[in-house]
Amino acid sequence: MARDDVALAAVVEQSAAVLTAAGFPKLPARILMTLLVTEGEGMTAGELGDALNASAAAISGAVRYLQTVGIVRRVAQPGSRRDRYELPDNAWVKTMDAERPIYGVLASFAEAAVVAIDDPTSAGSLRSADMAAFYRFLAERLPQLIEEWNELRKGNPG
Amino acid sequence: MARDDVALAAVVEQSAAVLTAAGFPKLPARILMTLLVTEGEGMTAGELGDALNASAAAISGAVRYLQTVGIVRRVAQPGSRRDRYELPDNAWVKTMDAERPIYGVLASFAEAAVVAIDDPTSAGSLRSADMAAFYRFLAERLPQLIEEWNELRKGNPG
DNA sequence: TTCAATATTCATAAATTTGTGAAACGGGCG
DNA sequence: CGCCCGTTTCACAAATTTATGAATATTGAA
Repeated sequence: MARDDVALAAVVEQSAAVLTAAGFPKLPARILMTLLVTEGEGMTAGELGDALNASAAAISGAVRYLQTVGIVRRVAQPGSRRDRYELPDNAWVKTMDAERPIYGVLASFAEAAVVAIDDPTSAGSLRSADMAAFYRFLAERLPQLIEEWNELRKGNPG
Repeated sequence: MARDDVALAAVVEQSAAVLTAAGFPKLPARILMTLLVTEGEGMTAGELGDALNASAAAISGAVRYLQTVGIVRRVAQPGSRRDRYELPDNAWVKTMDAERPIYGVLASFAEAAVVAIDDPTSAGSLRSADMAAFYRFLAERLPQLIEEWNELRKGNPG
């Protein structure tokens, strides 16, 4: 019951720092974590600005980014234009590279390198083929892993 | 036999761009791809600088980074100071987040949030618990996936 | 329709990241 | 022992990213 807001602020900022180090933009990461630990279902842009000491413009840009990658959902509030931003159930899955086509793209580039080298026995060709195989493996397996997670969640709902 | 250097240069730059978009530093990504497609076993710092039009200083910093994350290996050349940089067999595995403790760290932060909220039925606590569960899942399963890949390689070497 | 409140856009400022050149360093060879 | 080549370090410059403030647009209510 004793909601420890100091500890929560630390979790928000430290987790956001980790996500940022992993290539995630900073303010979006902080928003993501803030929406995670909030009491209610979601927060308005103004509330996010207050909580994070960020300008309305910065919040606007960051939530636009989060929406395009599917990490937040904008929910209209009946009879008000203060829309609320909420995390969908699968927000964390969306933060994963697995959701993006990048592994397949890299595999294709590596295959293009094999073709360009045109000497299957050369060291460069062998390395490229190895890269292609690895990313093909990931492009196939990671979606399976996510599917496995979704099945698990279905079994143990929230 | 007709090694198509123009096509290879395109593969190098485009793949590096994809890696960069995924949060990988730019020059290290270009070096990684250049070492991938080179004819021989590796390249010297000078050769990399020529190939990529980068200063010796930039190459020095980038290979230092790549070495610390285990993506390149420095091989001394007997009787010369021109060390050679080579990709180890598992270079691609090393580029993966799975190699880093970040998922476990994020899971721990999420668990800290659950404790700080101290009300297991609240929306914030439930969301935090869900985040924790997801990252715990990844922290366990991704290393298994990498292990699976290593086994596959052992079966189909080269 | 007009007012009040909120959200978005755009140009710009601040901060961070990335790469350069010059100088210092260090190992190999005469 | 001392010179030479290549590498690394350091301070600085360029480029990119990120956030701001002011102006503009949009919506709900009177």
